[in-house]
Amino acid sequence: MSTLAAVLQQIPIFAELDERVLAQLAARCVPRTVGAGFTLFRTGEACAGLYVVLEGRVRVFRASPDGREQTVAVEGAGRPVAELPLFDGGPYPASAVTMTPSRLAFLPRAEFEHAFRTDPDVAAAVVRSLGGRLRHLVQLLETVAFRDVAARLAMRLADYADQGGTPEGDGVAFQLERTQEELATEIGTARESVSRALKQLTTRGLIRSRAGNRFVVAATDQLRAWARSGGM
Amino acid sequence: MSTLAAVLQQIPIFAELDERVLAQLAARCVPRTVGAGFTLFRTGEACAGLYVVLEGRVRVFRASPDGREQTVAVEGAGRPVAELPLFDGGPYPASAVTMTPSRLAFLPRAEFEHAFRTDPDVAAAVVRSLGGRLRHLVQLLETVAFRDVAARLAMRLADYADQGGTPEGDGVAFQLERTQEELATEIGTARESVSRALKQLTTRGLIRSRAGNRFVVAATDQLRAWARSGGM
DNA sequence: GGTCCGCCGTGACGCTTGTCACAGGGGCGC
DNA sequence: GCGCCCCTGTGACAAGCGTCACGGCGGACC
Repeated sequence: MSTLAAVLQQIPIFAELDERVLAQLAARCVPRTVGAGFTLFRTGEACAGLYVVLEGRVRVFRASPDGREQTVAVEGAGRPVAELPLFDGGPYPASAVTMTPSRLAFLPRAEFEHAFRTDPDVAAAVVRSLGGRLRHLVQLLETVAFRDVAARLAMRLADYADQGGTPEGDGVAFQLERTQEELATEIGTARESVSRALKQLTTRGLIRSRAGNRFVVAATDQLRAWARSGGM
Repeated sequence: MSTLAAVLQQIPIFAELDERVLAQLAARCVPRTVGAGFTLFRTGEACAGLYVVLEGRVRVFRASPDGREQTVAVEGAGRPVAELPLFDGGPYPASAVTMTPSRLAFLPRAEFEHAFRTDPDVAAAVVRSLGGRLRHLVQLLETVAFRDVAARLAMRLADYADQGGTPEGDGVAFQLERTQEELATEIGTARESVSRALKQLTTRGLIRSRAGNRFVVAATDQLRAWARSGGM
């Protein structure tokens, strides 16, 4: 399991741990390989432990009774999922399903808690991670609360471009590995509205080209500026 | 300043500290007394330290360029404000102003950080506090994303009733110390919509009576059930 | 190659809600 | 008591967006 320990060390939360503790953690991890659409946990369930994504993508979301969904986060390789409820012992505040076939490491709660209590660096890293989520949520809340669909979409595209994009001309190119349906849940709207908003952004020149999954968009600060100013 | 130390000890984050450390912290605190409408900090400013509310109420919010506001939290006596940016060193993610004349304690960042690093109980308490905020935000996000105004209002009233209410008949009575304008920013809508939603809830019997600031509402689980089910 | 199914585009429609405009009313100071 | 200001209620209107419905397209699988 030395591979697993090495992988865990890549993860910010565990980066500072010394090898011995890391190996111990890795030994307690339960590796899981699951297909797409597998439910890790649901809103309200008691929290059993921490998942770490080794490979694939996991979507964390809230569902409304009438079937609509609001995605809270999408976590990829190296990211922890649902570290929050580990601390206060409360239930999961959201549900999580895999979007693609994925490999996950599951760390039982007791193990994680022990690491958190003994190592102040872990504690600091956890707080930083939570802080990042909080920031992100405040941001998301703002956009959902007062931007229209096109603006929210522009911001989202800017995020993708920053994360996984490569410069192309004065813009950025990237692969959007999502259906419009999934995109819609991320920005809190309906599939059809995403389709229309994409068209709108294209005619405004903020999306330069679109071929299948491959997008070329304007510079990300330009996208964000447009979104922030409420569409000129 | 022994009083201040005693007050600090009431606050969950500092509850576990021993007296010596507490006294030291208290000595570094800068007490401030300000009127209503005083701006503590604005979105994007660098974080100087931690505020603790001793008396009064502080509203934390995001503002959009066109003047609308979304309240993220309202903090009362004993609650810390903006503990988030202290850790990652980032800017404030939101703005904060006093809603009423208030007394505050300001704790410079270095002091707080020291307490956090030396005492694992403080770290745990901070994580719990952040966790609570995260939960709250996820909840808020959900309601803003898919409930209509009346449902959001019902949930909000249920919260108030749970916090500051006294049973009355099969319902709960409480004082709502807010204008409709303020209420509107908390649930992400406009003042007029709040007014109409209040009327709607009244005709549906979920608000039993309303005289000035005094509200009598139905049982809180009833309010929440109605809100969750999308208004029958 | 044909069929089926999931994804995408688009039109029509109606509801919610933000906005503007205005009127009533209560508290407070003078 | 008078005037002023802030808060509240309400009507009218338009825009945004969710929903329904349908058609096209492409890939997968037989």
